[in-house]
Amino acid sequence: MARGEQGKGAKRKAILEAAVRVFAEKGYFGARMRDVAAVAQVADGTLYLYFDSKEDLLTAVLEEHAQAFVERARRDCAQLSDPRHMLQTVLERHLASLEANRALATVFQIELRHSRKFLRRIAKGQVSQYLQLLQEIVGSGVSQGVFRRELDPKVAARVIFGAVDELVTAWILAQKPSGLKEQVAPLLDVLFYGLCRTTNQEVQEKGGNHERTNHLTGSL
Amino acid sequence: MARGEQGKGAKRKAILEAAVRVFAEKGYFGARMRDVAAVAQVADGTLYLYFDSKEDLLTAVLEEHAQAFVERARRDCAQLSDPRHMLQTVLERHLASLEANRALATVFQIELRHSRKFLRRIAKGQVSQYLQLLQEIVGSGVSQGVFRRELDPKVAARVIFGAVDELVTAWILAQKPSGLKEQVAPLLDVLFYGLCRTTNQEVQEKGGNHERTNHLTGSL
DNA sequence: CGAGACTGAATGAAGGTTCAGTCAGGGGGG
DNA sequence: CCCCCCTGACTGAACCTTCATTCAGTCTCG
Repeated sequence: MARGEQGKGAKRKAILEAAVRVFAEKGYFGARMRDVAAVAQVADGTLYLYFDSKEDLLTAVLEEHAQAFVERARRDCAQLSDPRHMLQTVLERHLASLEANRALATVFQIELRHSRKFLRRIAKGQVSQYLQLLQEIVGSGVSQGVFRRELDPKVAARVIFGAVDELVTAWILAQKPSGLKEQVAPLLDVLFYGLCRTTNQEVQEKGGNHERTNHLTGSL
Repeated sequence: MARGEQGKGAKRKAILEAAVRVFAEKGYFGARMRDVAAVAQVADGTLYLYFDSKEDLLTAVLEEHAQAFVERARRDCAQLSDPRHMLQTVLERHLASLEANRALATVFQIELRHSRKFLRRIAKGQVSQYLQLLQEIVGSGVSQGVFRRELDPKVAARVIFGAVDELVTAWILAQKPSGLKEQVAPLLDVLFYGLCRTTNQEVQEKGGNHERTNHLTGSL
C-alpha cells in the first residue's frame, strides 16, 4: 500500500481538504462529488473508499475541525485563571483560525446551518461543547466576582457565541476580506462593558479614552 | 376570472404559505415542488404561473417577510426617543414575530443561510437594512450619552444582531419550544450592562437584585 | 502471482420544469 | 332565454437533465 508520495492518510487528507474547498465554493448541494474528486486528484470512486457518502464527507470535515478547535480551546483555558483572559483567548483563537482558512470558515458558517439534520447533529456535539465551555467561563467569572452576579450564564454564552458567529459571517460575505482578529478588541469591549454608560460613569472619564479595549492590563 | 373562493392573490398567498411550511419542514433542497403544490392544494404547474422557479419562490418568501418586518421596526422606532426603548421594542418584535410562526422562523434561520447566493442577496437587502437600523439606534444612543462613547456602532450592531439570531436558532433547534419572548429581558441585560462588574459596583448592591432587567423604569 | 488500492464509465433515481390538454365562466348570437 | 364558443387559469403526467453511487476491471507493489 501507500502508493502515493507520502504516508497512509495522505489521500484521505487530500480529499478532506478538497472537500472544504469545493463545499466552500459551491455549497453542499451545489458541490459535485466529481469536483471534489478532481480537486483531490483522485477518481470518483476513491472518495467512497474513504467516506461512506457525500453526507459523511461533510460531517467528517465539520466534526474533525470542530473537535480539534474545542479541544485546543479547553486546553488553553486550563492554563488561565482570569475568565476575561479565557474569553479573550478563546475568541482570538476562534477568529484567527477561521481567518487563516477562509474556505473552512465558509463551510462552517454556511454549510453547518444547511439543514436541521446537520445542524442538529453538529449542534448536539461540537457546538454544544463550545457553548458549554463559554458557559463555564461565564460561570466561573460570576463566582469569582469578575462578572456580574445577575447574569444568566446560558443566555450570556449564547450572546457571546452569536456575536462572534455574526462577525465571522459578515467577514465571509464581505468581498474585501478585512481583518478578523482586529475585531476581537471592540467585540470584547461590548461584551465586557455592554452598551450602556453606567450611571456611576456618567461624570467621570471625559477624555477620548478609546483604549478601554486594553482592559486586560488594568485590574487583576 | 377569480375562480377561487376569494380574491385575486389568494392562490399566490396560499402558495407562499405552503412554501414556508414545506421549506421549514424539509429544507430548501429537501423540499419538493410537488409537496408545495400539494400543501397549497394546487397543481404542480400552477406554481410556475406565480413564480419563475423554486429559487424565486424561496426568495419571495424571504424578501416579503423580511421587508415587512424591517418596515414595522422602523415605524416603531420613530415613535420612541430612548434608544434603549427602541432596542427593546425591536428585539421584542423580532422574537415575538418568529415565535408566532415557527415554520417561518425555521426558514429564516436555516434556509436564509443556505448558500452564499441567497445569503448575499438577502444580506445585501433586508438584513443589511436591519443592521443599519440597529447601527442607527446605537449611534443615537451614543450621541445622546445613554450608550458608551467608546462603542463601535458597527460592531455593536453586529453583536446585537448575532445575539438575537443565536437565541432564535437555539429555539428552533430545541425540541421543547420554550418561550422566546421571555429571553428579551436577560438578553437586554447582557447587552446593556455587559459581563463585567464595573469596578464602581464592586461594593454596592449586595442583595439578590435580580431585577436589573427592569432597567427601562429606572432612569430617563 | 496475489492482494489490495485505485479507476471512471455506467447506472438508476430523483425531481424541477414543461406543455398539451381540461374546465368553468361569460358573452354574444340565435 | 338558451346554447355555443372563446378565453385563460389551471392541471398533472411525462420529460430530461443531473448527479451520487457502484463495480468490473486495471495497476502496482511485495
